[in-house]
Amino acid sequence: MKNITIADVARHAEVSKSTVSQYLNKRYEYMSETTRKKIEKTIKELNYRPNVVARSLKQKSTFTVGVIVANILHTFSTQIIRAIENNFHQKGFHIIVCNADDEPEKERNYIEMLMAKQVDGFIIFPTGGNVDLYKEMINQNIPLVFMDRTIDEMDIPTVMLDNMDASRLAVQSLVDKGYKRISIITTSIIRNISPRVERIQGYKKALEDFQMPVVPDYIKSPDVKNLNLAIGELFQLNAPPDAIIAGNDRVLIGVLNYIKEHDLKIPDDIAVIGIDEVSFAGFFTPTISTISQPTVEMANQAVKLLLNQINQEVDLGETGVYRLKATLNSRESY
Amino acid sequence: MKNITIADVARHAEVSKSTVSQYLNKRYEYMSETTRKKIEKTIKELNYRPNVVARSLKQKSTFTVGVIVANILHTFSTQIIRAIENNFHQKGFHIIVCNADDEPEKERNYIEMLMAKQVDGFIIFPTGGNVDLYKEMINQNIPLVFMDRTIDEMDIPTVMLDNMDASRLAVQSLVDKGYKRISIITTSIIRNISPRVERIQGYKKALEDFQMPVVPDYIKSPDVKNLNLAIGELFQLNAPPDAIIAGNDRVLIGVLNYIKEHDLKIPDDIAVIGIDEVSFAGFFTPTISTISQPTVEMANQAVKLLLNQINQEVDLGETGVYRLKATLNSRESY
DNA sequence: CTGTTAGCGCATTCAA
DNA sequence: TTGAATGCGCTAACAG
Repeated sequence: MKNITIADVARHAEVSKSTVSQYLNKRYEYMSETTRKKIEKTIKELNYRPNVVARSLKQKSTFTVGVIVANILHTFSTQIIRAIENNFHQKGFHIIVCNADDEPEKERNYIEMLMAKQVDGFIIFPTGGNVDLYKEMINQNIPLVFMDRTIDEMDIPTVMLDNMDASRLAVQSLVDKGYKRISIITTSIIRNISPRVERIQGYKKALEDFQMPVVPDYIKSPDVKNLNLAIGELFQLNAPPDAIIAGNDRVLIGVLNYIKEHDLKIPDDIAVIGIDEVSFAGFFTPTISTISQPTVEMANQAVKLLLNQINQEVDLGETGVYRLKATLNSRESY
Repeated sequence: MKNITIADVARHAEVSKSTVSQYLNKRYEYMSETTRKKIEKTIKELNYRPNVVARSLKQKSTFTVGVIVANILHTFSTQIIRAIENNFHQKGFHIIVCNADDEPEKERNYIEMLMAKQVDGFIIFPTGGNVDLYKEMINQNIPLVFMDRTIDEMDIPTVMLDNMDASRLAVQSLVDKGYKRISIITTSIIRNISPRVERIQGYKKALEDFQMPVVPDYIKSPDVKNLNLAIGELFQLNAPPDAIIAGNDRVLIGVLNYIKEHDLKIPDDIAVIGIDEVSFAGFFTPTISTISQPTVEMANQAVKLLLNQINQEVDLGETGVYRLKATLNSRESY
């Protein structure tokens, strides 16, 4: 059960290996019509498939890119992955998806393994815990694009949401409806995860712009496992919030769970808006207002930026941070 | 900016390439303590990383497997992918995930590209449209495991849900509560997608076992885009159903959407149960009963079966169909 | 214990 | 137009 190689094809077609190679690379001008047909025929007969690994070794290009997400449990991650895969497929690339699970160790491990596998580039949702490695990648000229999160002092093209604006949208729509005590909940910010920090910043900024007080007690960033506890604290305040902004889909689910458990009414007891679109938003009772990220556009942009680097079209200015705008899906939950 | 190779390490450490190679493969018994240290040191100094592509070419093993899902839009797919990735990561394998989008053409394209990339094996959610290719893969001894769906006349190890039993669970719980006119909706079965067909079979069988009539009008398998229409037809029957079994998560979402639009009450106007767990089941009003698939166990099983093949431990009997049991999550929607 | 050698399958000069 | 030769980076006999 031996693998058939270019040599077998050459022998059967009675030409040389290099001619077959030319054929495979569609350089038909280097051969006669007849030999072309002959090669075509024997390839079919032998059911020959070129060995991409061998080609990659020679050409130093694997047509594979690594995608490392910080945490695949967010629908945002899976949506982006889907869109990225779709994009790359059209360009003839494959992606290897890895889930760092919010652990810098795991992220490092993945990056190193994929570098050893000679992937042509990376799209990373950085955990933020491996700045030295990121720098080393840049030094080695490895194409790299960040997604969703910025890392301070790194000059790497980054595609992310305009988080400040997303928060502003949420606050504004709540204020417009007359809510006065607006709370925001994100998951943990211990490692300075930029979207979370920025969403809180944007929230504060928006409140200030509306001349409303920023109440520290209304800002919660618990660990996922303490989410329920944190929400409980909110409702035990003397002046509990009348509206909650859920910083992402997992928080939103936690909030809705709490609300169900405690038999609260949306929006009378508490108004709710979530950042990130969720499957049930449109048929929940009441329907849930959300702020959605333009995942497809973000993926497109990231893929474009990475391909530019891979193809050495690294124009100047290609290292900026691209912040795309979120959109408000106004429904009944406030 | 030249890549450093094993030769560079050898030169700097003043040993031969093969000794370095031995070191890399942890065959320390073939060298002295001092040379080992020396190699270790220079590898660190040079920041050397072995080129996996070159190794793969030689060893005919890429430590990469292809995972091709029929349609990534099902939560089931993403859950399985997550679990598979996690499993393989522990074994030192990477996975390349591809989305066939229910198109056999795309599936074929992916399989061929990944074969060319010399992946060590495949886990496929088969579209069913490429039986010849599947056979060819077997002929070429390419490790292969099917997931979620069986393909007739193929002797390939397959991991899937016990769909008959899943339907029976749904019907039984509905019957127990006194529902008489039970409907089932799946997405299209034009290409004989086995889980859908089996879920309908199981539904019929269960009804018969309970001595209840099987009403053809209560069985719908529309295209996703005609889902709403099909649900509408159900309610326009003279004797509309009093309960709906949603064949998967997308159908469930469609059903709940319809129910919301038409302001129906669950379970008074219509009882609902879905196959596949959904994020909102526990805090929807009412909470939604579901039948969930043991995704982690299924993934484990599939990975195990594939690794057995890859490691040539293909015992007899390893070609069967493994059907895992679903579990009922009994909540308030019936 | 260590070094030499010969490929893995393909692409690419450079001659013919 | 075609073919022979060389090397990509690594592994694996086989000698020494």
